[in-house]
Amino acid sequence: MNIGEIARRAGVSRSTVSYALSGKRAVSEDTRRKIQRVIDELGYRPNASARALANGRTNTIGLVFPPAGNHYTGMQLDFIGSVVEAAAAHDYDVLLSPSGVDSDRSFQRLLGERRVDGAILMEIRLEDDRVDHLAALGFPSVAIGRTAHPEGTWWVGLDHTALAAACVHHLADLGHRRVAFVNRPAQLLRAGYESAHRGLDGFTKAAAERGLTVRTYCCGDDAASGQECLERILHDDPATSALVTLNEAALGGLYRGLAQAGRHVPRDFSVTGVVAGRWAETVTPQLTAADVPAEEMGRHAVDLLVERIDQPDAPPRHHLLTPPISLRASTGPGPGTASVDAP
Amino acid sequence: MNIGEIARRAGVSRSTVSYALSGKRAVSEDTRRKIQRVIDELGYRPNASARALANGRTNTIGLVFPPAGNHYTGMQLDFIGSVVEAAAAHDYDVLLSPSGVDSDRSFQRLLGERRVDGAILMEIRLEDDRVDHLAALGFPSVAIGRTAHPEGTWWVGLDHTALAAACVHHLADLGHRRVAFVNRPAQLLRAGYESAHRGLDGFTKAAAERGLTVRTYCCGDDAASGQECLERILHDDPATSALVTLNEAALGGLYRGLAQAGRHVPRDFSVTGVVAGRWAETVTPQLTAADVPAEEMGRHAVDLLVERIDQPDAPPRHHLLTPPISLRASTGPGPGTASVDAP
DNA sequence: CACTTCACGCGAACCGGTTCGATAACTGGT
DNA sequence: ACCAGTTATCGAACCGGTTCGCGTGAAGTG
Repeated sequence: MNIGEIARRAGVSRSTVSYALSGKRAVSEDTRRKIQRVIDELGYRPNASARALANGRTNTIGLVFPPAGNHYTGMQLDFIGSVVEAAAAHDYDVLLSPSGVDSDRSFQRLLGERRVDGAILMEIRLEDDRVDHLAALGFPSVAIGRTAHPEGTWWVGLDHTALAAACVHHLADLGHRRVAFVNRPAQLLRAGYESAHRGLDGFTKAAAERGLTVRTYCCGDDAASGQECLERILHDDPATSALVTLNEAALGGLYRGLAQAGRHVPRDFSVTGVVAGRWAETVTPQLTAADVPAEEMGRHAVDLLVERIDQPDAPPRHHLLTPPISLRASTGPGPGTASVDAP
Repeated sequence: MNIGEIARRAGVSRSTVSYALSGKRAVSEDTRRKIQRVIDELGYRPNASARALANGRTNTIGLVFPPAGNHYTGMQLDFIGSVVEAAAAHDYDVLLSPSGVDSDRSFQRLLGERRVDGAILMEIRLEDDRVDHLAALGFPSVAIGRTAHPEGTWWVGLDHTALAAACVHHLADLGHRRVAFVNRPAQLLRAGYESAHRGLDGFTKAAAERGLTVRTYCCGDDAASGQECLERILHDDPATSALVTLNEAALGGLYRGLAQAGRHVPRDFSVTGVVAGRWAETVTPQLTAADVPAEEMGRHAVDLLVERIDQPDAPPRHHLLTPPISLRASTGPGPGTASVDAP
């Protein structure tokens, strides 16, 4: 069931079979048919490893995703799915690689052993040695998120600064004056995660601009942490009337905390943030939020990566996305605001 | 940066380098050190494709997961994560393969082209041609879920029959008499998805045993469908006082539907089902449910698969898991039940 | 001192493809 | 009838590893 066997049965040489399949040289219609018949009979498919060895291409891209220790968020899931789909459209497979504790090891596997033609990096940090490393090697890669110095690199990212600011403005417009910010876990912030930093930045600046009183919190990636965080918020400043969150996994816990504190959303308290649309619609009331376009990001990332693999000298490209805030049901007028149905 | 280059610089033959690395033949301590030094200097790593070609092993397992058209559930996410992690522990990579519309094509990629040494199949159907196909080929694979005739195949599954029955008994014990069942989408049931069928079965039989009045529903994998499904339930029988669901993605919608119908959980209405623990804790009130042990299943699946790859003649093995119901806050006494705090 | 034994290292063949250069069989022009 | 130019095919080399069989020199033995 290898190319030699096909050649033998079709009465031609191995190279002729190869050319008949690839079409890189002319093969007479006669022999092509003869070869095709044998192939169909035997159900032959060329061996991927041999092909990869011969032409230096594995037709596989690596998806370097955060370690399982972190809880995965719905957004990441959607993203992975769309990457796989987009890759299939380009005839690429996707190899998952955990960038765990021992991120060097899996990196060596992917790149050193040439398992993949390129890589997509998730959960970028502002100073990311992985990005620097790949850039130094000239290895085709696309980052999901941008580092502090993204010039000259390929990436697709969300404008977290602008999104967090948009949330602040939305709340300020509604009359909220005391607003909390619920960030990703402290360890991620310390590690320099891009979304956590830029989001915090955008929030802080916009809040200052609007003269809001704010407090910022880090919160674990799970419901229990969310609930606990909300208790802290109300304890620190009971007059807080709204929050902005980047932490999708904590959302359910935040809502529960509000319910237990007897604050009705959106009458007594407004919630907004940056969350995958599908998950914003899962909670009640549905979350007014900047919907993370995970599918679009996955598609873009693959398109860029494939482009880069095909033309190694192409100039760097990127996509910076700024999805609008989808108005749903979790935000309302702030305290002391004259509202249409007030007496 | 290939093995020949290493050999040249170390002043030995290629085979010696190979043996020094694999340890399959003795190499003197002297030359081993010499070789190692060169390798360290150059950062050499053996090419995975070449190695795979030579020894017929790719050290990669395929994860055949449902098409993106379906919405992914949290359980699937946890599962994928744990598979990747467990595979890494066995020194295997994980290749994702969408078993989309054109499932044949990706199957051919994985198996025909020998990209993987074995495969894990998700979302099994009672009559699953993929399983039959792999069994016929003798290709190492482990199914997540069991077909109608699982004898002689390798699988790890959840006892959906028992779990759904346990939910019914739990509700019946609490005094509920009119109970609804919210299944996965109709198209999946028609397609013969194992969990949908066995769950429905277990529910129906247990309900008959306990003499309950039941209605069963199919529901899309998203919040909007969940809400709509709940409206249908209350419309069809307003006296319904509890539901059992297998549909994790619809859970948020079901809760919303209840809230909008003015039914308080668990006072007026009880909700339970089979859901990944992490997601059961996200909703408010937290869901009393049989927690899907996704991580454990991922680990088991990988362990079985690796075992099967290593010893092709080993007798079939499987794991059938029946996690207990975790009592949380979404179920309470049924209507007409004397309760401690009743007047 | 000749004779086995053993540790060590080498060369060649092989895994299954791709690709280059050469050759042979036709074609058409003069 | 001869030469240039196609067109279709073949053989050999190569990609970068692994593995088998053999040769060599040193150590062990009677």
